Amino acid sequence: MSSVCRVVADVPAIDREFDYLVPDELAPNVAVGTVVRVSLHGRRVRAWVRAIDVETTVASNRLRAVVSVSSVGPPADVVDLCEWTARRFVGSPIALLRSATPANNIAPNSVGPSLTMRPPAPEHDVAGGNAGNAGDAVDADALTLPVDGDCPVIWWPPLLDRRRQVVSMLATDGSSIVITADSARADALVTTLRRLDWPAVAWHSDLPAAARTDAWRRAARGGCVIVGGRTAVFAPVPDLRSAIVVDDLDEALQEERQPTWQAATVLRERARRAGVRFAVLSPVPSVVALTYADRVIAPSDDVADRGWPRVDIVDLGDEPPGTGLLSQTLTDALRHHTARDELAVALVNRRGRARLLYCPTCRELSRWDKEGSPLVADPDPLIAIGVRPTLCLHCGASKPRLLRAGVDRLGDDIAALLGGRTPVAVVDADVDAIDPAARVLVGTESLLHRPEVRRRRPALIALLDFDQEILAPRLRVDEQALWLVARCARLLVGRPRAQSRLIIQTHLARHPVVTTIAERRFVEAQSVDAAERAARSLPPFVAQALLTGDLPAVDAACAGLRLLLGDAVTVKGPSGAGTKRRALVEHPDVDALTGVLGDIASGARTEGRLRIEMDPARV
DNA sequence: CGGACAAGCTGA
DNA sequence: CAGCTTGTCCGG
Repeated sequence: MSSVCRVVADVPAIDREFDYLVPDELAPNVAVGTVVRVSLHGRRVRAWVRAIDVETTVASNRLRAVVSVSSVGPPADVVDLCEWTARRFVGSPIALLRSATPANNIAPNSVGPSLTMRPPAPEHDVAGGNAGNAGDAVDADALTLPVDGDCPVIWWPPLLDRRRQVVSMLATDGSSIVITADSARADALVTTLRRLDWPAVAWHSDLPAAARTDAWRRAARGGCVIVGGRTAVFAPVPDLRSAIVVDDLDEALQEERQPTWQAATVLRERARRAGVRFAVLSPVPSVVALTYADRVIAPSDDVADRGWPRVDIVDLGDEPPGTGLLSQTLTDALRHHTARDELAVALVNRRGRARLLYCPTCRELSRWDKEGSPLVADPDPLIAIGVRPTLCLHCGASKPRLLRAGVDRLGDDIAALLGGRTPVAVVDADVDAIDPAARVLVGTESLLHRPEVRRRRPALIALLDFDQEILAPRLRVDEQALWLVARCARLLVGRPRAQSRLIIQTHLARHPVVTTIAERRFVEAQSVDAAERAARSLPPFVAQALLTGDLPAVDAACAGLRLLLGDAVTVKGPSGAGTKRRALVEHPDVDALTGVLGDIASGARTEGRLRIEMDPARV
């Protein structure tokens, strides 16, 4: 008498579960999460066991048997977490189950015995490597904050070594999961931990399949520290005791494909289910983290000061007319550092649709009113900030122009400024290898991700048009601008603090984001931002979903939401040209919103494509 | 997704 | 009406 199991087929278009008989000879190897082969509608497909010993309602003459067991798979709690993630971010669980499954099949009973954590002796210390900035020795005790609480947020300045901070949060009686989007830093952390005798396991998707499978097998035995990117949240550790997110503002922690799940949100849920600590470590505490944190842990002002490079705020409004983006401070700094043969990086931002306007006559940014938001040329239709002005409020001149120096032009100007002998390289996505002779690199913030830039340790980083960062019509501009500054600052690690410099150029020197950076009041500023968002019922105090796709599908979804959720749902839009549409929907209760969106996504069989992005990062 | 089957089109 | 294409349905 064989039992019946319920499976999820590895076919994204099929969002149903099916029941299969489990032959007695396979039964010992079939558990929740096991990868099996089944025949479905005349073909063999891979599937995950979702439940065992189920009471089926399928007639016995239609019931087929599991063909074979392919591999061990994610433990039951991780399968449940995948299902939760699929519901929370409105999508299929299949992509998530794939992430949770070993890359190559692992035969049942070949994982090996479970292991218990053997934490290293306490005398081991992180010392070695660059534990901070050379010449800025900080007392080791001051570099390790006592961490307590179930859900702490740790604000940690970018120049100070934070590896010991991570180490102090690792569990000594079971496994830990540490996620960070930056794979180079994850690798460095793995190296450090191994040197300290922690059983660290690197977990990221660009490793070869065999290495990923080995990591999976090791994780499944427990007693280890998983360090990796997004998918590490689904590591099969059976004994999770500690969960840590490093740099939760990094956009790479959110999947771009549907479901667009956020690793920090999922790891927090996993930690909650396991009843273990969930900690966030970042140079900019995110508003989201601050809203659920039970405490905020920050170093003393003295230690924090050592953790930031020299920051110069340049008010472009004080510069003589005609200066453009090449202020005197920037010019002097470029000359100073390139004369010493040091690397300088000049960043301009071309991302985002917003284009600031300025008046060519009086050189003022065009404003909606004397206090208010500057105008953008083509605002996002969902958040219409204004229309294109025809007159400058300052001098009455007409024809405002786009404030937008091209990167190529800027490169030429900087080269000319430096007398033509200093090599200047303009770097964009098309440049495969950065000229090693270049002393000044000009490009967008994608430069920050270049390994060559990190390796060459720039001495100067300049954000030439910071206005772009703080005025973009996006909900999370403030914290994204702070996060950009922190990422720039971190690139200056590893050289004497007195010899490294961050220059921020803006027309808006009194903008709150700029003063926050100048005064390093990140925690306070983010708390204020959180309070404002709460008062104005903005995310994360309201759940948001961005619906995009074909016109009928988006319109039908909006109509369905209004019908099922009534007045509690707000729909901004739909907008869009031609056959494409987009709409932003909000509801105070995330479960209600995801529930209805899930029904709409699975129910609507017709009328074109609909993409649902929960908690959209850029709106 | 992809196999099954039904309904529609074509040419002799 | 065989032989082919196109569309819709549904899977245990």
